[in-house]
Amino acid sequence: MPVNLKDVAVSAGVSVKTVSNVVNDRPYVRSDTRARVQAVIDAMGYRPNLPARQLRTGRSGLIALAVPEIDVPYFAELAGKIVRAAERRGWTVLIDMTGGERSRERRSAAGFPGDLVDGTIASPLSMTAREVAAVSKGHPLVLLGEKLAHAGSSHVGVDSVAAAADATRHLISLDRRRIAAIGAADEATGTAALRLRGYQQAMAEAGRRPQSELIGAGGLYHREDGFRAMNAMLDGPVRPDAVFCFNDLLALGAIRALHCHGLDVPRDVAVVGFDDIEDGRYNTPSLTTIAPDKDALAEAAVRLLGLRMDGASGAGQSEIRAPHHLVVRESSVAPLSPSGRGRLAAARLGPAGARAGALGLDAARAGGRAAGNRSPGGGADRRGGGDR
Amino acid sequence: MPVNLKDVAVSAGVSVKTVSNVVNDRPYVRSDTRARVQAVIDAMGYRPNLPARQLRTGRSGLIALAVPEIDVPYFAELAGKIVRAAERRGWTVLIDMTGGERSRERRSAAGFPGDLVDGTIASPLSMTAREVAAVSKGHPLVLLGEKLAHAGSSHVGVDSVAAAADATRHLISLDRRRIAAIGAADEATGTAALRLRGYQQAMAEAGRRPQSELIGAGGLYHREDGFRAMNAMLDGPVRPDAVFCFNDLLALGAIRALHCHGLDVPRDVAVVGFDDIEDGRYNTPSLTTIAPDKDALAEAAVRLLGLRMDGASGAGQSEIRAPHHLVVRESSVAPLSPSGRGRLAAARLGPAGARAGALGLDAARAGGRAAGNRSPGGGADRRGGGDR
DNA sequence: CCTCAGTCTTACAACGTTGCAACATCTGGT
DNA sequence: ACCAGATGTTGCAACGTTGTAAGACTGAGG
Repeated sequence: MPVNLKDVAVSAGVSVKTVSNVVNDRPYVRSDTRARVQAVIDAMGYRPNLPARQLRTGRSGLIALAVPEIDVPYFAELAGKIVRAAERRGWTVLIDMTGGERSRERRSAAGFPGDLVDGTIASPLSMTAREVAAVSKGHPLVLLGEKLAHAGSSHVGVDSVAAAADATRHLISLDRRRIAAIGAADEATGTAALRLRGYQQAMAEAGRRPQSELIGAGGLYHREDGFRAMNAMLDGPVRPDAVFCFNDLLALGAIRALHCHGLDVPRDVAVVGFDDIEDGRYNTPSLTTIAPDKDALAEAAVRLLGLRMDGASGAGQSEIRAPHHLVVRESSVAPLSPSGRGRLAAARLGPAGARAGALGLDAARAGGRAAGNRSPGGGADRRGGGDR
Repeated sequence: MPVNLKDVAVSAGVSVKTVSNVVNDRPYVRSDTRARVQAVIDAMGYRPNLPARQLRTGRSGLIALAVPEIDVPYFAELAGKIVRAAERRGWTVLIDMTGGERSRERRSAAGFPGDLVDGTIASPLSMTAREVAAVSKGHPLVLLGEKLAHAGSSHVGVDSVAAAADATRHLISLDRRRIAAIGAADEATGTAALRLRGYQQAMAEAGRRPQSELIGAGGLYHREDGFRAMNAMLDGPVRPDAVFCFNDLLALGAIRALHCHGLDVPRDVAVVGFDDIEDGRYNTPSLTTIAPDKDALAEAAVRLLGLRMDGASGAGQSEIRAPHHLVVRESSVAPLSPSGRGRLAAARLGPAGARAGALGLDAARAGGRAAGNRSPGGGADRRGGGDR
């Protein structure tokens, strides 16, 4: 059933190689021959056999994107952007869901079973630096997220420490006294550790001493974990009046828990997240968050991978820091309500989503503007596509 | 650098074919030979070359999943489940994001460039039945979502008409008088049309005449579209007291718009969605929705694809309807608040998420239970994995 | 008419794997 | 001792493609 070069060649009365040359747009094919062959190709519906081509050339035109969970919004959004960026370079992206399992991460990082892909962009959860280093010689690899110390590989991410400090400073600037953090983990390295460090730095800087009762675990960084951690904290001895959650899902879970306790966000407790996923923009209250420049992350990852694939594999260690900024919305700054009606007035204002510096002062203005043009999200990009 | 069968064979002092037999777990290899060869394989780090294997056998062990947008929660959740279901059968899933573009959908459906994948599960947006039919002979294909009339292909989905009718009946049972629908589209077929039909059927059944002012467009089915449609409707002549949105994102956008108008959900306007994405479970108010059995959908899609791949490709048209049920939460049923504090009392109850029939009556009970054990979601499954 | 360069086309051999059929070696029954 | 069958092992060819080098046409210059 499938048509191959030979079939076309016979039918067009030329050699197999000439057809191949036409398909690959090689020079030294007379234009009338080219036209004739092309006509036959179209007529017979010939399509090149990728495995055979790859066997011969060693290149597949595919790259892998390995993420722990595709159904986590942050990864889903990033994946979408990476697919689009890769497409601009003519590559097809094969998305692999590793579930954070080491063996699957290794498989992806090493280029899938048998060098199926030409390169890999991975966001490793459980791979060690040693494994990454071992695997990455011989296969182009770009790491997404936190840098693994001295893995000798390319790496793209935001400055988690600085970003976490920005988030914390924002809460400090709002005169919150008991600022909690949710998302801590046991490891001494990785996302959790870095964001915790940023939080602690900002606190120290302001002369605040973090209380251990106000540091909650992050679990798997899902909504559920934020919900649980917040509940646990509210049952504890110290009630926080602000929470910095290490990602947006945790924050959304935490907000839900606060509601269940009858607490108002942001009046009783201000909440800040991290990632700027779309859910946060439409939540009520909309979520103040650290917005990594995901477009920049995606573009950089793909570009870096391209370099790795072209140059000698020993292109050395390179690192790109994508910018981030604080987006202030309703969950941290109560809009200026001239009188009563707290929550509803806030809601009516529409989700404020201005690009404010580290200070939350612009938020009220931005809120007013949002109310005017009825934009729910604010401050962030839109995207095409559809559902079903 | 890469080790191949021949290298192993030479090193182990056997023929290439014997090594191949060991790798593929074939019988008729003496156990000591097997052990020796295996040792060499491990020592040399041999890994089979997939393209070559595929060239020879015609099978890659890969299947494609083609969805319009991976960053839409419904697809992301479904993709996760499909990946896990395929894994149980030893297949690797290549996720392709088509953006709803016809050419990319065709490419995926036809098995990617050159039969890279053994089969495809696709959720087509713009492919016509004719194209599907043309492509699907010669390549195993399972369609996800609404059935394309007479495309002669396998198909897996929920009964959209019945489900939409269930949702609408729920609103009718709550004694809502002006029930709106958001998510309509111009096409006479597809998801939008079927859900609209279900809505209309349920209305007619109850002796209600739908008003055209209460039918809103769905656009791309994103939050933004729901936000806009709801705003437009609220600016119109008839203010609805209930809205059935054709997916959850529309519903979340609509709820946000209602808040911005100072309207209370569910007191002033009850809202029902469709898809049961996780966001809806943690939203405030949590979202009443139609929950398709996504596990069943994923499992059925993979199983059906397996049949298509094994049997003759002309396995004929088969169709699987996955079950669905209504999940009643806060956005449609105000919890029994003994006195005042409407919203807050509702929030304190925790998101009710009981599996109720078509009637909303069980919801209050369920809410009480949820408050007890502090489960925010309710009624739905949990999942492993992590963020970063 | 021959040569030579330039342009176009072709045959052949690989890429790494596995199906096939042939061969080799054992075991146990006559 | 011989054979039949079961059990292991092997060489060859093929999957569809492209790089290489060699071949076959052109037309211009000798």
